[in-house]
Amino acid sequence: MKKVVRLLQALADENRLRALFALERGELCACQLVELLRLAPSTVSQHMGILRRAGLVAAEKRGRWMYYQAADEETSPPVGRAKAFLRTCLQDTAPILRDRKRLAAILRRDPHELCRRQSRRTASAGPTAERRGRQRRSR
Amino acid sequence: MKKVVRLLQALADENRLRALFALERGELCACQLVELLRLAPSTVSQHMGILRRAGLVAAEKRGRWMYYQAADEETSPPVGRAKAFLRTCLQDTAPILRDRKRLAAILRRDPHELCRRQSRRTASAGPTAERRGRQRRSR
DNA sequence: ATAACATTTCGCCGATGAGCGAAATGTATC
DNA sequence: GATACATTTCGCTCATCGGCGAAATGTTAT
Repeated sequence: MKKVVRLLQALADENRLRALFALERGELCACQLVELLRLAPSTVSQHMGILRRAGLVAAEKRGRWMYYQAADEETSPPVGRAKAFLRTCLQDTAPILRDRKRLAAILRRDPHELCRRQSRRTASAGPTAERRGRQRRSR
Repeated sequence: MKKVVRLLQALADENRLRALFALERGELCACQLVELLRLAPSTVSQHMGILRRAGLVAAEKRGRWMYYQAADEETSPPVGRAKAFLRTCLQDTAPILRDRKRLAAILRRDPHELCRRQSRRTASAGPTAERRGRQRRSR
């Protein structure tokens, strides 16, 4: 019961659903997910931790890159069924299709370049430059 | 997408899942759900509103009693699939079985008596009697 | 009309969630 | 070993959630 509730809680967030669908196509490294979701690296890390603890995603560290992949659906029936549910409900909906296109473009880029841009994002921003407002949730 | 997220959010709460399973057996009035979940009437009303807005539950007012019933699963594929998912995952797990037993006992009682006890619960409690702590979430 | 009654709405509180930046961690590379 | 680098952990803020009691709503009974 607790486990299923945790699973449902993990799924009850749009950004996490987008991440899950992105991983359907194959494994992705953290910086690629950051680029896709347009969230801070720390935020993406949190989300992936939640998905991992729910058993929806597996992670593997290779060198200093962290690779995430969709969890094996055979090992946990609830996870498999949940994924099937999501596929039938969200496959080919607007936000997912949009992400799929953007992801294709991201995969064509060099991961190193992505990471560099992501660290610049906070480092610079100019001394006197005003911070652009934090991203707010929509719900 | 938004709709599916709202559906998943509605399902991501243990008390709401228990209410859904209770309704699998047939319609229930508000006071019976209050008795089953052991929550304040206002709280149960909130939960049922969330389930209703997610399309999981239908409500019908007859006289001054409000009857809740499981939504028709044919009308909304996502709802039907979600319910199927829940059944395969939670059917015959400990908390659901426990509720089923308790529900049988509740159904044997007079609804009027349930309502009376529920209003007493706040009305009395004694002038000098110390309030027993509010119910805390477990998560 | 009034009273009794079942339920919902409102206003509040403490806990949790999502977001960020800064600091910490771990891993190549020099 | 020191440095650069990718990611995670920590600490914070604001928004949302789950819980309650009190007041409001709508309905039958007197």
